Amino acid sequence: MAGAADELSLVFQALADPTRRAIISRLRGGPTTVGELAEPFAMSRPAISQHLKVLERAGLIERTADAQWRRCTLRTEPLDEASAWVDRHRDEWNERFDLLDERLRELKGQTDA
Amino acid sequence: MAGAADELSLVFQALADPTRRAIISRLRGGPTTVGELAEPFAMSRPAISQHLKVLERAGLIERTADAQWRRCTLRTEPLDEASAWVDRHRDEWNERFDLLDERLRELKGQTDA
DNA sequence: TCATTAAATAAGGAGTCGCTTACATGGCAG
DNA sequence: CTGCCATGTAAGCGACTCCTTATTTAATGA
Repeated sequence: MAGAADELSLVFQALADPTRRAIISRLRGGPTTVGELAEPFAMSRPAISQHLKVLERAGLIERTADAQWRRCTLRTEPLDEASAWVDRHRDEWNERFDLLDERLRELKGQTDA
Repeated sequence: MAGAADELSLVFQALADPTRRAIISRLRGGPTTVGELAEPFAMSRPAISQHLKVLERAGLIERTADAQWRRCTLRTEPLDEASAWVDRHRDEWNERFDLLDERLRELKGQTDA
């Protein structure tokens, strides 16, 4: 995936990993430190840090400093966008009308040549 | 991500690319051949073929042979699963209640469950 | 039969992903 | 200050992604 990916791609990419989805599930219970977050996983702390970076890049979490701890908080706005996209395309009945609009919107984020 | 990724990861991964999302949008208008699909994109046919393979692996399209053409059809079931996951996690009401619960637990100095 | 067309596959290259271990940063308690 | 603690960053490795061009497969129709 190219470096300058659009926002929606970043969100879907962030969701495309079971560890990151588990982190999101966990964060629904409230803000959590990185250590607490890493505890249930059979993987090193740096690996979790890197997953958090992906989630942060997608706007799905916020990290705030609290002494030597980082408190991770879930942000749901990107999930709203993802949900909107999926729901729009899973609806079979309003197909033709927004199809053109849809395509134009999608193609705008693309490399053209 | 190892080769044996779970189904949901495959779907999100397939959606994490603007070209593939545009293909899905296009297929909402009805079954389409690979050539028609490739036409609006500034990229080679094999590249489109490979994108279609990713979509097929995620269960998002079906390809049926029709003479020397392949007719691609959208399947929405995987989108249902993706939508279900996202909606479950973006539900703000649940999140708020869980958050309140979490706060109370913290105030009591209770350590986990 | 043979050339044409539609599409898939092969091979390869630049870049990214997900993990590791090792080291750096920065708050804190003695 | 000094040594812990929670975390982030660096470097490196193997696998994967996304694209390319070249080749292959398969159906068509003269």
